[in-house]
Amino acid sequence: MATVFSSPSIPITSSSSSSFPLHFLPSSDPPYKYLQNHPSLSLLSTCRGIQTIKQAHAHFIKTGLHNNQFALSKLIEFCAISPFGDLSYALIIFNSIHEPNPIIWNTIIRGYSLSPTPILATSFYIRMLLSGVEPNSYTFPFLLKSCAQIPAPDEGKQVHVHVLKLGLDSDAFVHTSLINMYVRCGELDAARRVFDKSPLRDVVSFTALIAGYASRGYLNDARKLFDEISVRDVVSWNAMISGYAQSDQYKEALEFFEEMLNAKVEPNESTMVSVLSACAHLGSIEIGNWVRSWIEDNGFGSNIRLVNALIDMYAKCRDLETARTLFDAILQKDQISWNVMIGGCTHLSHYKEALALFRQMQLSNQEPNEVTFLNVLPACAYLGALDLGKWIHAYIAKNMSNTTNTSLYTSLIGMYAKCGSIQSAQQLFDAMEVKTLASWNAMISALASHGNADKALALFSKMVDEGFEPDDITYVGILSACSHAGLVEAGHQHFDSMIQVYKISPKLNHYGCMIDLLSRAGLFDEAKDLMEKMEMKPDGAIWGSLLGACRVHGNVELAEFVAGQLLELEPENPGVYALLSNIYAGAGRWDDVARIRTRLNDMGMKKLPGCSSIEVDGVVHEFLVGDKAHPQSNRIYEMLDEIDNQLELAGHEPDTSEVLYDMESMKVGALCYHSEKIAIAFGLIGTSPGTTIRIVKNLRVCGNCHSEAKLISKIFNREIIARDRSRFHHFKDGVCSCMDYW
DNA sequence: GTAGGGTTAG
Repeated sequence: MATVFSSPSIPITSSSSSSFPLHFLPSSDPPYKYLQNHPSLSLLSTCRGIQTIKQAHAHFIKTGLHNNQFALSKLIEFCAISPFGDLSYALIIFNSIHEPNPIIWNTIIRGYSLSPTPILATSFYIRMLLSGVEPNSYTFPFLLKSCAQIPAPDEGKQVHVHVLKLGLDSDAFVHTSLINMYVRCGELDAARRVFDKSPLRDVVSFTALIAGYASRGYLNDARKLFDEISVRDVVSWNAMISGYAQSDQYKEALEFFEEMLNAKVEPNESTMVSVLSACAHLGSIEIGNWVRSWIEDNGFGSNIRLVNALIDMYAKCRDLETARTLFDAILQKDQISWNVMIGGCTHLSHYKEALALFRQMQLSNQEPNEVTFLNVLPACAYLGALDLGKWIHAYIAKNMSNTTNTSLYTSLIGMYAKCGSIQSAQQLFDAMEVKTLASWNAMISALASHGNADKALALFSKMVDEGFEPDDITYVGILSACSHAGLVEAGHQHFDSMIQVYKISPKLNHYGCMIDLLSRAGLFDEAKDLMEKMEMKPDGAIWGSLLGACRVHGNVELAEFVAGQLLELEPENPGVYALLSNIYAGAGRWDDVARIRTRLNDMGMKKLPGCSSIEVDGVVHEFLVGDKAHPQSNRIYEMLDEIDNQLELAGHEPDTSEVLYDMESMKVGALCYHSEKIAIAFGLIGTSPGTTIRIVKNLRVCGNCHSEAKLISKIFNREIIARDRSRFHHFKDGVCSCMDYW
């Protein structure tokens, strides 16, 4: 890289020794003192943008102030520094000044240091040198801040040389700015050398170095320095607290906060932001509530940063209601506010609310960023909102094409896969130049859930060949791929190499996959052996998959035992009764079916109603079992009649054995349709012929709907992609991709 | 001559 500062060399003058000592000058107020209260100058502080600034500038010209450098420097200062300013306008005024004084030069550099392009501060600094203006002790803090912001260590080092040449390293402000510059450039040793070499050791320079160590995870070094300073102020404490919080040492952060209060140091806004972050991660709602009172008592109730941190804390502590109340009360919501609230909804599985908030965010003209999408994409994935997901993908491609955020692409892969578009997921994965373990994991799980076990296993080999070491998440994908495809041998093999080769101790969900695999293959004895070998107790999911396998294999005896175990864990789970009654029905044991139905009714339990959703033209439509609430309900039911006629013509005989499973449908009678069938009917009328129909269901698809969907795909010439509770089914030309093994 | 350094969530 060409050195920016190779020329010109700094003209070093020694005029200071010959200048007249200041205190011998006659003490008369300089003319600027009278200007400070000039009406044109007070007008400046009311400016709120370029329009009002131009009006103020016109006022300057009218009153003749434009010939006064002090007045112009104040105008430039406002344009360059104020959030309501306009740096390009500051430059126009600057260029109109004949010989700007050093203060004005410094102000422009400061403006650049605050701008989105701090690198331009360095070019402007060179222009300053070329004009023969000597930089002073005010120039370097601004310039070094720009180098810190970029960060630009090479430029920073050259600036350091200039500082030494001018002998300005003895200035406390320049000194601290140098430390901070090296810290931000990641050169902690250089920062330390600057610190050690100088006798200047005030609390600010100490704290700059403490913050440097703390923010980069060197808490022990930070702690040592912290113990060394005799005077610690609130910023020194804050540096330690935020350092602990950023290193995921939340307990230590809160302990430090308590120590700070004991030391009678009054916390401030920054303290509380870090403290709330620690509370959020620890779920410490009590301390969080205390901080909330502190915020309100100290008049920070409308401080956006603090309110954002509070919302995040309440959402992470699972109190979405309080979070939402605080959010709704904000008048000027910023991007982080929106992101925190959407993230909170996603985190607590309130996916519809997350998408609704995202739409509101767009309506209020707030730009989304990467974090927004990382929070919205899981909601799209869960709800099957493919159109919105595609829109986000296009937005990223158009506006964030140079992002290095691999988790954004990994999130897109997950979204496409969960919305049923496995091809798009695969394309995106193949196009990723830098892949992380997470992206491999996402793609392997995607293939697994779509039943493409061979591809998932092949991808796993490729991943290992490319030098990635699989983790426990990789193996959840691999084992579930085997389980969905019934690959018992491969499942055993991978389970063993996970433990022996990669030294990953199996977790509950790994055992879950294996037990599911074995029991669905009818190997109940092997499944039992594995359950006895486990270090932990089986959870509801494991008993549940066993019960499901009992249904497939008609194993009534085992089912009764398993259901008993499951009800001990989840006595309120009506799904257990439904599945058991289904198993009895399959075995023709109608007395037992009736007994369970009565028991269910006596207990007043209702099975979780089946619910399917389908996205048409960017809108997600939801249907419950037997739903007639949709505005187009009449047309949907006409289509359902048409479907039934066609199915009958094709010789289909409804399989009623599972109808009893659905207590809801018994009440309404024969004309009660399962939610997936209603959604398919709506898809047939709502989308143009030949379009793929994508359905998301909250429960497993029932046997009758499964065989009907196969026929519908053939009769209506539609590919139907359905995601149920555990996997994908691709219905095409009368066949399902699961090959009826699910 | 007016200005300047260290801490802040998702």
